[in-house]
Amino acid sequence: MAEDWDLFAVVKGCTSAPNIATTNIIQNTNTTNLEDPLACLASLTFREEDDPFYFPNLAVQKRSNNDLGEPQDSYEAFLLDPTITSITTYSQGRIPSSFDSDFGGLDGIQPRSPQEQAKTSISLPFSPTSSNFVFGESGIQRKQQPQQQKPKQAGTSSVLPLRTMQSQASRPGKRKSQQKRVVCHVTEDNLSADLWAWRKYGQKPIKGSPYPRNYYRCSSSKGCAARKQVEKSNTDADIFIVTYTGDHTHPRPTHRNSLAGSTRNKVATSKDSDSAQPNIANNASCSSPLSATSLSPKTPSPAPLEEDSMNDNDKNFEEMVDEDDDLLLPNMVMNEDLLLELQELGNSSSTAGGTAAGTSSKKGGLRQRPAFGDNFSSWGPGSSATAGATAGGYC
DNA sequence: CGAATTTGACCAGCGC
DNA sequence: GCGCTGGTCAAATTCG
Repeated sequence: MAEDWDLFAVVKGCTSAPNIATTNIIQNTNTTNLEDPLACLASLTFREEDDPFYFPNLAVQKRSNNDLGEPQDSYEAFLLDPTITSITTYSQGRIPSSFDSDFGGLDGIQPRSPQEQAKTSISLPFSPTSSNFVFGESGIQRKQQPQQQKPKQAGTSSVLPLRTMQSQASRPGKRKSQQKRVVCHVTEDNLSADLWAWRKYGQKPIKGSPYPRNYYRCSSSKGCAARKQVEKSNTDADIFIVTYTGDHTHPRPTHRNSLAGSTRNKVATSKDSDSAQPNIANNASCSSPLSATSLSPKTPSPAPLEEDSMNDNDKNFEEMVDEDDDLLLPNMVMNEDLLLELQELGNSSSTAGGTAAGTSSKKGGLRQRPAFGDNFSSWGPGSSATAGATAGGYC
């Protein structure tokens, strides 16, 4: 069951520095290995807004009309993380549902259909902690699988209309298949590398996967339609499948915890202490390859730092995934050196640092982000979500 | 008391 | 058209 999975498992990854091992980004159609990271960078050209070293804002958010834009914001933080080893995009059409839970392993993703063959794949061939990103438009097509147990029958039965149609009608994204989705396979380390504030609104067992899927919506802004789904890969315990849908309707928080709440972050104080020990707070100390600071376990990661790194990374990634679903990847190799270079460059160049204190600040204290902590904990052995921790810190 | 999480229920989409 | 499944809602519960 999904019970053998607890917050600890999620957080622990953050406590250890991600391997800044060689990361290669290989465009499937054109693989180029550059020896010199700087040369690599030099060879890149960016539009102003895509320039990894350009920080327009920190206050501005909408970069384009690209629907993927926002989701990108959400997941881009994952990018360039050394632990992320694979990026896959689906230019159009559907993301094989196999992604959802039974894709046979990250590294084991194999084209099974024409759709998949259409994808652009960026393999980052290293990886104990591989991750996979899938950008796609349209919904995840449900894959027919042999019937198994049925968690619970829904809907079909005619029950009292407790639910008004309006509520359903107001659902964002009518057709799932038309929604843009960004699927990221990330490691534990990267799970919390997300600046947005997410609030969990549901959890469902997914057929074919021993792990439930958790549903989050952006809590930064009330009307924000951004959604996020997180589930654990059933083939690789270290991988989490994060799917972003919808667009944010507000500026991206520049501070990781700007929106974070203080709530359920019950840290290691509760009964879960055993599994919560490395509570989310540790995330804060998670060392991102680009931002290694000594943070108090309970201190949300400092924005400036993350910004330095985040922006560089983000922008880089943006470069990669811009152009709608088409991957725009610079032919480059991200290796340790490069990452370090980026880090340095970022640190020195971006003062753009922290601005925007996020969009909303909930009541008095900042709540710890609900983002992942709970969902993981909830998947864990009887753990109450409270463990909460949520991905407060930025890894 | 307010906000987040949990959880059962409802509904739409999709495949057969 | 039917049934299954995923996605979302919202009341109840939990927590700071």
